Amino acid sequence: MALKHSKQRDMIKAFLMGRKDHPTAEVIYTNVREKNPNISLGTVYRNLTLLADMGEIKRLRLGDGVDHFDADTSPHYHFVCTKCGSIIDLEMQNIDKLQELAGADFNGKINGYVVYFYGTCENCTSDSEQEEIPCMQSPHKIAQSITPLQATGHQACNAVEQRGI
Amino acid sequence: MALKHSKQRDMIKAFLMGRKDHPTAEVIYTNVREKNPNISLGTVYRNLTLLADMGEIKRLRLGDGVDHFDADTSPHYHFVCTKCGSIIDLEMQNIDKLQELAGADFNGKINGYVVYFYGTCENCTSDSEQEEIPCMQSPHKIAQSITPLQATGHQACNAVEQRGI
DNA sequence: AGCAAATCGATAATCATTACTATTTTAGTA
DNA sequence: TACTAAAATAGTAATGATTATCGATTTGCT
Repeated sequence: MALKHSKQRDMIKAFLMGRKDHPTAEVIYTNVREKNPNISLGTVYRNLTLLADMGEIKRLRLGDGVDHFDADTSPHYHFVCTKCGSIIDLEMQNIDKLQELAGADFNGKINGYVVYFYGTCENCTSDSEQEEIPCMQSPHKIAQSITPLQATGHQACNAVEQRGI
Repeated sequence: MALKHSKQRDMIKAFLMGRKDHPTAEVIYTNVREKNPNISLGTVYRNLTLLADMGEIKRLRLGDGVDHFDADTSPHYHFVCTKCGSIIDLEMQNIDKLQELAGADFNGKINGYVVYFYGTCENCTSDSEQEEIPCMQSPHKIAQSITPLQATGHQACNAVEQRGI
């Protein structure tokens, strides 16, 4: 009786599945808009939250003040370039044992964890001329103003990317 | 010629050093205000950013939409209770080798990483009556509305907590 | 087709954080 | 000790991502 189909939700999911970068709500909005000019930004936010809550996508909260989304829900880790702001999937082994380490001396119950790596991507590392974006001068100094893709977006609530459950 | 002394900054730093929890700007504001009723919220934000940029404190961006601050700049890890929202220091060994793992198959340069653990703290684990806060139902679903201490605060830019540099 | 629930589009409201500006402090220096 | 330029402050307005609201549509059933 709950959750009916929605063409808008399908379009959002489809768009996200076609991308390997990790677009923001705003970017998703401007792109989906090209196929459906009537779609509302609020609809994009609502459905992204819905999809994240259902576990169909992941919400990435990298600390740049804008939520990013990932249709790849398989276990993997993310790297954020502090120069160009791009978010890249890392090819690395699973590190879920972190959770055991953390729980060893802890009296509560640890259900999961979040990890992000920061640095300079291949392009920005080789290109010495590339200036560091002011608000990113030290890793994780990711500015709100950064627009890795095309536009900007911002922040929500649920189902943030989270490993090890 | 830059950076002059400021009584306000001293008070903020002093307050933060006296706390083991990880207060938000708003909480710091309301507390420091008791000793200096004239201090401005903007001053608190400005100085927190200054202190973080100087490396005297750490900014914690846990994904709850509000920045938290920590006067303990020594390497350590954090746990977030998804029921009560409290942030607790974890007693666990250093895991900086994560960075090597992540960098092994990566062509850029990794300078640091961020890790947070989620779950239920000792109190909330034993207290089965305790209901999950709606927006925290899955780990890292930390709501903006949560006020671990007294008041609320929000978000900034630089010198976020970041390990492994 | 007919109806109730779910969703939408449009827009207003939130709210943490930042920006702006006139005034006050700070820290040298004469 | 007074003088001054730079830095910091208080107060307040602006920003911007996200959420809430609400009348109009769409969806899924019968």
